Amino acid sequence: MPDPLLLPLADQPTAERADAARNREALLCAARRLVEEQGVAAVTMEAVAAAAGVGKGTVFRRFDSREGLMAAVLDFSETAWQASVISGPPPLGPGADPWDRLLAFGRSRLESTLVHADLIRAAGASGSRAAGAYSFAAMHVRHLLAALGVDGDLPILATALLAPLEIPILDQQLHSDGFDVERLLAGWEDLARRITGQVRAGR
Amino acid sequence: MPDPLLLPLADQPTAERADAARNREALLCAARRLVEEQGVAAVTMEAVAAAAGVGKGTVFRRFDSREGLMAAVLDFSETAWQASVISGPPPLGPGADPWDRLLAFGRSRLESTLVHADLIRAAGASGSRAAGAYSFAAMHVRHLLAALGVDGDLPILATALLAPLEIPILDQQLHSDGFDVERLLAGWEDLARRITGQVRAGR
DNA sequence: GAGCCAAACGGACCGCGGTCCGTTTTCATT
DNA sequence: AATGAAAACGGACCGCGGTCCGTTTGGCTC
Repeated sequence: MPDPLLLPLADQPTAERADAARNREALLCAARRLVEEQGVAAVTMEAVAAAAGVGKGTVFRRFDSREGLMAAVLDFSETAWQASVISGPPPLGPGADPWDRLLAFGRSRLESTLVHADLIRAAGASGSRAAGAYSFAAMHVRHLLAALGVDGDLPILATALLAPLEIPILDQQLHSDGFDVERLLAGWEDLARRITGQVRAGR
Repeated sequence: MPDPLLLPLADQPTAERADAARNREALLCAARRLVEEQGVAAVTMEAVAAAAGVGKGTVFRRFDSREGLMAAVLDFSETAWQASVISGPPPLGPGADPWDRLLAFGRSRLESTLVHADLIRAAGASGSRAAGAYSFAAMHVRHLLAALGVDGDLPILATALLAPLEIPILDQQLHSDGFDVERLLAGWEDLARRITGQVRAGR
């Protein structure tokens, strides 16, 4: 028996072998470096493998696909953002009233999405709605809607608020329609107002 | 001079050469056949070229990319749908009151999107928001909103209604969240009601 | 009809994502 | 320390999207 004291602790079905964990770290690290030094386009599976000093097959074993790797890189930045929603300063974090938190959420999410735009695009289907990222946002919005006393199908209404903040829609509006970020934001707040039934705030 | 009588007619800057037009037709036709006989995945640029009896380069010359080709194939079906919105029978077509037309639009658009789901995915960025498809839908919704007397930033509100009907969002909701189509539809109608300020209809 | 040029053609070629399989490493057991 | 099997590794290999460039063709002019 390896370590009786650790057995009862939740180490899940099967832990990761030492070399595997080491390589995962090295790869993730190499990928992040490549992204920030040469841009997403330069992040080739072979390049990452080489930079991490492992074989190409290993990259795929660890991350399944290029999209998977990108999602993993993205997840890194995403986690920090989630933390600021959960426990950062108000109005984004807890403390402010739900309506203000909702507005702050919209603005923050829009900005964050735009900052990581090409990473999200490269992460494809795993980009937004990856288990982590999307469902966290959906849950948060659902909670805020509940706190605002909104009634209806909250998961669906949450989606209605999140959908216009997704990359494909933003790309369309910013690049084809020629709307600017300010306008999108104002539009989103109006949408939030209509969905929540919030009366137009002061002034 | 080729044909003085035709000259004044708008033949645009430069017309397409005869062989080019012939090949475009053959390619589009071959692509459509491949799609319906073997599914989108089997539609390889080389396969299409071979099926149409032309070289691979020609496919790219005509459609730029695989996504472009897919968008062209999609456009074919899409046009029929647009026609039924413009001049089909009510409530989707003209004749019904705007609110009923909006509801019919939502349902119809959702169905149509799901039917062509994998084609749309394969068409990538050109899938939905291709010049034709997306902006037509946006325009139509804008008109209906205007007819309903909705005030606000109509182009933005129209997007808010269309975004939840886009493939990435639908995929998420249907496949990850496990919502069914009925629920999505009901949710969309509720959203439309909130956005337009429509009071809950009869009964 | 002959001649000319822009446009179109075709297929060899390239790079990258993804797979496969023979070899190496880890680690629990004794 | 020795052992054995599961897991991980690595890189040759494959298929497809996309490009390039030498060749062919269409259609206008004279």
